[in-house]
Amino acid sequence: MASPKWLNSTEMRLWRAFLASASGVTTALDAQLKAETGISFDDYEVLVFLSEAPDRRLRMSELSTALIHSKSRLTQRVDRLTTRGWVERVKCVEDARGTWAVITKEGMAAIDAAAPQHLAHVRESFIDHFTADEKAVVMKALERIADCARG
Amino acid sequence: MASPKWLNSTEMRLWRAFLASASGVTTALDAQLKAETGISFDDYEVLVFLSEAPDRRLRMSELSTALIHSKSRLTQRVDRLTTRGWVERVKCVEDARGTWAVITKEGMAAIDAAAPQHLAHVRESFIDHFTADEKAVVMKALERIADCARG
DNA sequence: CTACTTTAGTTCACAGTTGAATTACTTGCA
DNA sequence: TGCAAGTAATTCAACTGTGAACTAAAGTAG
Repeated sequence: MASPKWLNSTEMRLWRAFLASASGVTTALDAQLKAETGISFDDYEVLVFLSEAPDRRLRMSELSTALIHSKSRLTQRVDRLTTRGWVERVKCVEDARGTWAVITKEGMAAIDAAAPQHLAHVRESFIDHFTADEKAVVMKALERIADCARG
Repeated sequence: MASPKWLNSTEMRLWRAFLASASGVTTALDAQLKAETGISFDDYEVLVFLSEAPDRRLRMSELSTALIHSKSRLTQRVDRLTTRGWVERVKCVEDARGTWAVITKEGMAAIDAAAPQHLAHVRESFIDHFTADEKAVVMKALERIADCARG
């Protein structure tokens, strides 16, 4: 499977477009989310993962893996979400080393309120630029890459 | 052009895969680049843009726009690259407010040395996961998105 | 049971980012 | 010419992220 050493023109444009689109879209969405709802994009992602988890809770380590954040970064982010009353820490009974991060009612209310505006911006800056065919193709390719980056 | 308010299943998977792949790939590449060459991914990107620019120089504001970095972030990043001897600041003659960031010989040598290993990892974690057809499709779609995020 | 190794999570010092305020120069317009 | 408005870049304080060291609890093996 010896690939050539350098990238050809299409490959280079693909790589650059990936970096530029990721950086541009997340920067824009973070600014919009902060301006309209006071929630940062990183906070929003934590709340989304917790809100969709069974029992609305995840272990700190599961959450840091899911978000691709370092452990200390997650500790501090959950600290901040806790002081805002959106997340609670609950000691883990099965494993006394562990901690559950649990989203509160207030946290659920915060993402429920933010979601419509946020998703509209996700459409506008990302989803609506794809044709139907492209959506399926790009989804499959990027899922392959994301899976590989984890596993 | 009224798009539906919520994302359907494909759209949600597309969006999540985009975020996860971007985060996973850049985190992995940053770690590899630091470990093997001592250059951070952000520094690498600055050097690449400068090395490809006419006369190996860009105005600070051009560079911050290209990298989608805030002005103050770029000021400080160029400070650090200057103390390492990889970039120089040159006063702009045409516009006395302006400053050129110029990559030095040592800076060119640093990216030339880092590029082969880095590009091998870009292949491994990103490029090699696409079929030839997918490369073209994904490139076009992401370029559209990146262009729109800028313009 | 005891000692060794691994895992979960936090802490802390240092490095990097943000965004508003600031300085200095240019542009446009009367 | 002269002055208001705009632009280029930096500065600074507050905030956030990094990674190594640390605490505490499980697992594992003799």
